[in-house]
Amino acid sequence: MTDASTFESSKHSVLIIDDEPDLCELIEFHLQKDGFRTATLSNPLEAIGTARDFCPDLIILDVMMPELDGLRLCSMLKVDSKLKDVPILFLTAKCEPDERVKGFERGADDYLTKPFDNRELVARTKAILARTIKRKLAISGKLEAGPIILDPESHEVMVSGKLVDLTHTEFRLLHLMMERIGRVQSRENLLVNVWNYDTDIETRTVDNHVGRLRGKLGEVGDLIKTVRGVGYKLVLD
Amino acid sequence: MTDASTFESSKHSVLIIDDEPDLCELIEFHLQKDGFRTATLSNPLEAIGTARDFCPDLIILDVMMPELDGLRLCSMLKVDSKLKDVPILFLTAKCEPDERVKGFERGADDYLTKPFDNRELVARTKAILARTIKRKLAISGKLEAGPIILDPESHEVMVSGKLVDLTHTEFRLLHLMMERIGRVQSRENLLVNVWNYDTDIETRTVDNHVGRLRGKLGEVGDLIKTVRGVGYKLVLD
DNA sequence: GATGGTTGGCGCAAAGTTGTTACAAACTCT
DNA sequence: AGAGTTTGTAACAACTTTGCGCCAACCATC
Repeated sequence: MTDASTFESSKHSVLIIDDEPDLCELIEFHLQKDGFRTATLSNPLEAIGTARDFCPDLIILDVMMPELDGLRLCSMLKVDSKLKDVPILFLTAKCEPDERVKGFERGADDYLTKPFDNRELVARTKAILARTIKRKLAISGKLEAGPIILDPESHEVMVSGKLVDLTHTEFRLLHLMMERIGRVQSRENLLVNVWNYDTDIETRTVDNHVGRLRGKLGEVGDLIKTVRGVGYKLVLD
Repeated sequence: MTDASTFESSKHSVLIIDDEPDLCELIEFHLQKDGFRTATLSNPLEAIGTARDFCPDLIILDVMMPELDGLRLCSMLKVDSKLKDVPILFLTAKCEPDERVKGFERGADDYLTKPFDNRELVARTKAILARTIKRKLAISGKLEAGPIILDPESHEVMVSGKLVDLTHTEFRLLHLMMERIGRVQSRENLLVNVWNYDTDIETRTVDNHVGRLRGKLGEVGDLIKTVRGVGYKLVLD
């Protein structure tokens, strides 16, 4: 269990396109070690087809390739209806400033200069994915709190990529705490907002539901902290 | 799994154009084994005419042919009013980089490098067809949700390729859920949108219709999930 | 106005959820 | 350390929600 909460569970997929199979394998090795699902491709001409079939979350693309260079391929990817939103990480040979600028202009998300450090490769991969995931979440109205993702529309909660089955009350409780993340919520407050204003319910009932919620969230349940004498709060990490 | 469903039912037809009859037959054999309808053609000069008569869902085209090369033929197909939307899968001899790029530029949908693996041939054929079918569905206003295809115009619903007979209310119910796929719909919401705003109908009636709809959809009915205390939603998988 | 399919409502059984209680454990303060 | 308070949790009974079969009303078609 590393740092980036969002990645732990749901394996993200990366497509690596480089005309040198050896380099592909090397990159693949390091990404797989970090839990990514990968596919490699040494023939850039098959890129569009393979990418559409594999549906990657990220494409790592070598700029310098025979037959079809990375820039051109990038342009092709960016006009493909299914692939245009897939972020692209460019690999550029040494210092080719022009190439990089062109890459950004054509919609690349980041670049890495060969030869590169493996740690940096993984770090950048994660960074790009974190950005795009956050953007996607924000757009779709989902709420995120560390490894917890809550979707009000589909009424689903994912914890570390796994679907967790919550009852309506538990869902609303978590929803409220995620909206007010980090801030303590008194039992009365929770009763008013999660249950409806007609609060003739025992305040101890809240404890019970918090307990059940913690149970269903498993390890992650520890993110719901008890503030003795006051109430509960959801915290990150 | 996912894409396969689209194929089960109606047999798709493939036209194979290669100047070598042996290769034609080989390809034909493998595609037929997988349930495709096929036709072969060794004389590229007859291509347009044959293609118009056969009305294939896909054309497999050899790039290198005497008399009339594949690229030129591709261009001719792409300007033919009846054939311009038929996807094309190119067969290229090993190292012919330029040819392939030109092929993409002229509207080819994918490539396969000779010699190729039979499994890959079939896989790509299916992938291309899945793509074009989805595109066609989108254009024609049909809705798709996993194995369910709903056509608002003809008022028909296909499940895994089989026609399912739904009543008007059931149809509208499914229609709405497919439009709002993945999102929970409350009973009230359903009543307002499926029935007309005159909501003096018991909300329990919704349950009844959902039940009947589930029944008629058979196994696929499980895609309609109950979100206890909230409503119903249609999910994929 | 008969007919056959469709629709909305009712009622019951099954399944799932919830509030309460009771008691143990943890914490606070003297 | 011990009394007093607060919290965690298991158990359970009451309650709510849902699935399903049934029936009467409806409606278009013949």
